[in-house]
Amino acid sequence: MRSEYSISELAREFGITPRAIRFYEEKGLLSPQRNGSARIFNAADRVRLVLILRGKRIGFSLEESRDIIDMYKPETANTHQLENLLNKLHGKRLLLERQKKEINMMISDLKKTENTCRKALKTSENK
Amino acid sequence: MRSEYSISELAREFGITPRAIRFYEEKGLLSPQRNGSARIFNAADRVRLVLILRGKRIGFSLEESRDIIDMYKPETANTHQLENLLNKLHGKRLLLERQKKEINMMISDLKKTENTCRKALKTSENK
DNA sequence: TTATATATTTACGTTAACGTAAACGTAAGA
DNA sequence: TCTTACGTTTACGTTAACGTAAATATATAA
Repeated sequence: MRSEYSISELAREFGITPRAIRFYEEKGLLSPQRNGSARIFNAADRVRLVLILRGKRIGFSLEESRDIIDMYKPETANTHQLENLLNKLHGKRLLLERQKKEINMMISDLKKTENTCRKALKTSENK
Repeated sequence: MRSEYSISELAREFGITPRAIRFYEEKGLLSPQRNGSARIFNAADRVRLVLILRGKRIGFSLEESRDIIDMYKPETANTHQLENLLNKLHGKRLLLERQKKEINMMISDLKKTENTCRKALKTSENK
């Protein structure tokens, strides 16, 4: 595992296009270093990209993903900022837990329908 | 609980606009009866709307939600169609379970950051 | 030296999921 | 009878998240 990547290396690894990565940078979700004009991504950039794509898969907008990603840098925050951050983190977590419940509901719905389906198959076999 | 609703009643109940509901119908996710030109939604329509909105909250497109909703009507399917449906149901469920794992990862990430945050708060209090 | 692969910026195009507005019909209450 | 509330259709506008294409630079292998 190296710690530096070109744009097309990352694109290949994650099955996206360089255009998409540039777009994420344009929106302020990434800010890789440069070698001349060429972008150089490090391990931290890669992690941010993972978080972006994970966010996408669970229905987050880029804005929301940026909010979350930005929370990961505790930085040099004062007490007030830390409390603020803590509240935001907690809020996002509650949101995710609600989302998880909805997914559980859909899963159990699907299971039910699967069973109905299996029963219908059995009766049609005995025909 | 009644079993018939006007478009604005449903819109109010779910915090969306009548326009959105008409849009879902336009895309074939709903097909309410009519009283003249006015739409009348029944209990089944309402359930479909719940599924649409639930789908949205977990990041499904309307297309995907329609796929899922359409699975709920076992209809008068033959054996082959039932097997096909069963596969689709199973596929969607696997997808949802993967999605659930991603959410769990994000939740645990958020918890970690929350803890880091709390520790930083404690040390800044002892200062 | 030429072709191939990679990178850049700029800019216009596209799709989904509605928002917004216009123009209209209908039914009920003051 | 007039206004208020609700419904309709038609149609253009908008935002997010890229796709696509053009024009250009750079390095490397044949």
